[in-house]
Amino acid sequence: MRRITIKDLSKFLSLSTSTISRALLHDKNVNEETRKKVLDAAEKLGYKPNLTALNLQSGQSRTIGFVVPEMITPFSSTILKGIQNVLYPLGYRIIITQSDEDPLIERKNLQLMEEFNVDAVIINLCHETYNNDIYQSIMDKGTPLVFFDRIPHKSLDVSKVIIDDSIKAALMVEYLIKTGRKRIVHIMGPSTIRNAVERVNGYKRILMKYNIFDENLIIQTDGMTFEHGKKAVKQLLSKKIDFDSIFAFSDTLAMGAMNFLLEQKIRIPDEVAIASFSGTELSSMVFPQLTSVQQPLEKMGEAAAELALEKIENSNAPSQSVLMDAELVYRAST
Amino acid sequence: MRRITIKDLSKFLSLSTSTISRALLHDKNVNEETRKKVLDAAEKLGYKPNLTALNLQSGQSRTIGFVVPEMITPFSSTILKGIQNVLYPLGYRIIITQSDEDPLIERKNLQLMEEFNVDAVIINLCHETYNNDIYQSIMDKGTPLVFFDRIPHKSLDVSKVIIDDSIKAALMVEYLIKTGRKRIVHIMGPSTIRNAVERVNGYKRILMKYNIFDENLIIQTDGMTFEHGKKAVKQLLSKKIDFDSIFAFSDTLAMGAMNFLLEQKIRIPDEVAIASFSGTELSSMVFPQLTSVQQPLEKMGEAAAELALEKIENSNAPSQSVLMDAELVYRAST
DNA sequence: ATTCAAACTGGGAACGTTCCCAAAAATCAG
DNA sequence: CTGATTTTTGGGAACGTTCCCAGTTTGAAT
Repeated sequence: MRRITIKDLSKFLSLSTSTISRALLHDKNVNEETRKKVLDAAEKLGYKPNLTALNLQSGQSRTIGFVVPEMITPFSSTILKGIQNVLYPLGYRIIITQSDEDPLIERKNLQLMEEFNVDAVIINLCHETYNNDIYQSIMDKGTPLVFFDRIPHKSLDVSKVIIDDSIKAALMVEYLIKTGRKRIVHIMGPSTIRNAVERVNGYKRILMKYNIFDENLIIQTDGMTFEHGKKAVKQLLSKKIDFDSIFAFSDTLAMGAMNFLLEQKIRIPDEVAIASFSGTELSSMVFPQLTSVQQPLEKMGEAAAELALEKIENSNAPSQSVLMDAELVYRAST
Repeated sequence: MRRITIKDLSKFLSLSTSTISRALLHDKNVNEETRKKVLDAAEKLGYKPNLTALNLQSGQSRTIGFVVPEMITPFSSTILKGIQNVLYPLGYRIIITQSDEDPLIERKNLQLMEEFNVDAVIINLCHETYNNDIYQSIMDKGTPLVFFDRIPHKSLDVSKVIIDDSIKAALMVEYLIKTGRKRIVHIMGPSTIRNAVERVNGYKRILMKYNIFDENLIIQTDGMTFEHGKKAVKQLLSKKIDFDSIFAFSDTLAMGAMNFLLEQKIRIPDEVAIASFSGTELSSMVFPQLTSVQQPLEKMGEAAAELALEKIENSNAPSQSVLMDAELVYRAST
C-alpha cells in the first residue's frame, strides 16, 4: 500500500525522474509523446504528488493559519468558508485555532503557527494591543499577517479586511430613532476591542445629534458570550434605568439580552426593540428574529485570503485595507 | 530572516549535524556537556525544527483531516475543540472541510484529504451509504478513518464514537409522556442518516408501549437546517394534525419548529412542548430554552482523536467503538 | 557529409531532518 | 601499557521533489 512516487514512475517507464517531473509539471522541454506516456502511467498507477516533499523543496508549507477568538458562533465559520473557497483550489491547507477570547491563548496559538511554519496567518484578534509584539515579530520573520474584523492598533502596518463599524452603527441607531425609540441602550463589547469603540462612537454621534444621549445607557460588558448579554440587561433592570430599545455589539450579546427580557415577560419589540451587529445566521434563528447589521462574512473571508496570497507571492507587497460594505437588515425585533 | 536549521547550529558549534540532531532529540549517545551547548545555542539562535523536513523523513504528514457536514452550528466546533485538546500538544495539524450535507462534496473533500496525505481522517458523514466505496478505498490505502455521531453501515469495519441514540430518544419521549403529553410529534432527520433511524425507533418503541403511536406524527425532513424545521411544523399545521409536543432530531430543527410556532402565536410550552437532541449551546440561547439530550461533545472529540492516534501508531490495531453517555437536560421548553 | 542549433533527456545537488554505520576518543581491566 | 570495551562523534544515505547543468539525439541548413 505504499504510495506511488516519481521514482516508481521512473522505473516503470525507464525514464529519469527529471523527465517525469517535467512531464507532470507541463514543462515545455519534453516530448509530447513522452508526456502522454507519463501522464497515462501516473493515472494508471494512481500517482499523487507528495505535498510534504514539495513543501520541503519549495520552502513553503502551503499552510495558512486561521486564528480566531471562538468558533462556536457561525461568525468565524462563515469567514472560514470564504477563505476555503479561495485557498483550497490552490492546494493550501488551513489550520485553525481558537483563542477563547484570551490574549494569552492567542499568543500560544501564534507560537504554534510559527512551529507549523505557516506561510501566512489570517487572524481575528481578541485584544487590541496585548500581543502587538508577537504580531510584529512574526511579520519580521517574514510571515504575513492578515487581520479581519478586529484589527490591531494603527501603529502596526498590516493588511486587513474591515467594515465601517462607526457608520453602520450610526445608521442602525438612526433607524431605531426613526421608528420612534428614544431611550436606546448600547450593549458595548470590551473596550480592548477596537470595533467596540468604533461602534459606540457611531452610536454616540447620532444620539448627540438628536440630543438624546445619556451616558447611563451605555453598558460595557467584559466578555462576548450569551451570559454577558444577559448580565448586561439584568444590570439595567436592577438599576431601574428606563429604556425602549437595545443596540448590541454582537448577535450573541443581543441574544443574551433578549433571552433575559423574555424571561422577565417583557415584550419584544413592543416594549423593547433589539438590534444587533454581526451577520450570522443566529440573528434569524431566534424569536423574534433580530434586526441587524449584516456583514458579508463569506466575502470577507475571501478578501482576507486574497490579501494573504498577495503577501505570500510578493513578500514586500504593500499592506492593504479592504473596506467592505455591510447591509442593514430589518426584522421582527424592531 | 532565514530560519535557523540544524546545519547552522552545526557550523556555529563545529559539530556534525548528527550530533546536533542527537542532542536535540535527547538521544543517550551524546555527551551531557555537548548536549547543553547545543541546547543553549539552539535557544539563543532561535532554532525551530522544520516540520516539513521531519514529515518527509518520517513519512507521516502529522496532519489529521476533519470532515464534517457543517461548521455553522456549535456541534462540530465543540467536537473540534476536543480533538484539538488531544492532538495539538502532540504537534499534529488539523485540516477541516465542510460538506454542506452533500455526499458529493464530502467525496471531494475526502479526495482532498488524500492529496494532503493526512495520517487519519475523523469524519461525521452526511449519507449513510453513498460514499462507502471511498471510505473503504482510503482505509485500504492505510489511512485510518474514525467516525463520530453519524456512522456508516455496519458492513464497514471502522472505529467510531457514538452515543446510544435509540435509548436516549426513548428516555426523552418517555419524559414528555410523563409530563402529560400525548400527541408527540417527531421531526425526524433524513433517513439516509443512521441516527435519524435510531432515534425514530426509540421514539416509536415508547409511543407503542404507551399505546399512543400515530404514524402521522412522524414528519421526515429532507435536510437539517432551521428552514427545514420550520417547514415541518408548517406542514403539520396545514394538515391540521393535532399535537401537544415536539421531539426534534436536532437543535437546529427544533429551533426552526419553535420559531414557526411562535410566529403563529402558539405558546411554548403551554400549548406545545419542545425537546431536541444534540448538546450544543444553541439550545440555551433561544427562548424558552430547549430541553434536550445533551451529548458530551468535547469528550466525544477527544475520544475520536484517541482512536485515530491508536490506529496511526499501530496500523493493524482493531477497530473500536466508543459508546458515550448523554444526559437529559430539562429546560423551559417542556 | 558536415556543422550547428534546437529539442529532448539524464545526472545529481538541494531542501532539513534522522539514523545507520564506522571512526575516534575515552575508559577500564589485567 | 596494552588490548578490549564503552562512549562520543562524524559521514553520508535516505525521504520525494525540483531544477540546473550537461549530455544526447534530431533535423535542418550549408
